[in-house]
Amino acid sequence: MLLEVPEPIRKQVEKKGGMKGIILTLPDKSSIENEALMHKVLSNPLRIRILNLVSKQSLCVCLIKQAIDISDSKLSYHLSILEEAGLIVGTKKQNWIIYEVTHFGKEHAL
Amino acid sequence: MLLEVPEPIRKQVEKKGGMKGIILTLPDKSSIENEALMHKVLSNPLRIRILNLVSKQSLCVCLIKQAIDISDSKLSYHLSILEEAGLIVGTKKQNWIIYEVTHFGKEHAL
DNA sequence: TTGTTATTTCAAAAAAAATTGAAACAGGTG
DNA sequence: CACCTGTTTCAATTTTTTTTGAAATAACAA
Repeated sequence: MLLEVPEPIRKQVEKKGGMKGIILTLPDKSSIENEALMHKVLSNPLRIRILNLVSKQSLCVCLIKQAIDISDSKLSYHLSILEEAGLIVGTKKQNWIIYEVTHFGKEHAL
Repeated sequence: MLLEVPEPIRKQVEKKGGMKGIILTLPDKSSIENEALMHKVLSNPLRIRILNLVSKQSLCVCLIKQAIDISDSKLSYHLSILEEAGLIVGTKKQNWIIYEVTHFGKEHAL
């Protein structure tokens, strides 16, 4: 039996070109995957906090650590995820690495 | 020794009221957690696809399933996460449950 | 050289999220 | 009643993410 569906829905769907027509209007796989990826990066409270902090003020890891109060390796892990996503970037200055928000990151912070 | 930091950073931080001053301007814990939670919900491609689909057209589970092509229980699992987040809502009509996007969900879809 | 600071990397363990398949349930129909 | 259909729930498993602590690295200072 060919998939029964509620009548009003059937009609609405028909008007939009059937399920195929509707499906055609959806974003394609890779743009959905990119969107999901960005949400994944921002799905952790620590990372949001770090991104917010760094977008208020570029900081060395040691000052970020002081503000966020987590272990070095944990901080480094989250910084690397933010950096890989292109939201922040770290550059070596003398003894320190200064992380700052990128243009792209600014759109997402706050 | 009291935490050495790069001199230019130290000065910029000083101008903003020190680390304490900067930290005070950050969103509070619970609003950050809420934000993270919403990103977590949208961090899965299947869920984004379902949300997009349902916001084009309210649909019964059986038609969503046809469009997305995953198992019943998997679909149900993701629907429940979207619903719990307030992005979609399912209401029983006769034999079927019709899911539709909420006002809140519309802001996030696409 | 030895030591020290700032930061990352790595492997192991722990925690969280997603998938699976079977079972349950509710509302109809024969 | 026995049987579908549409959908959810549950427990077990798998996969992914996060946390931990130790070790590595790089640069510089004694």
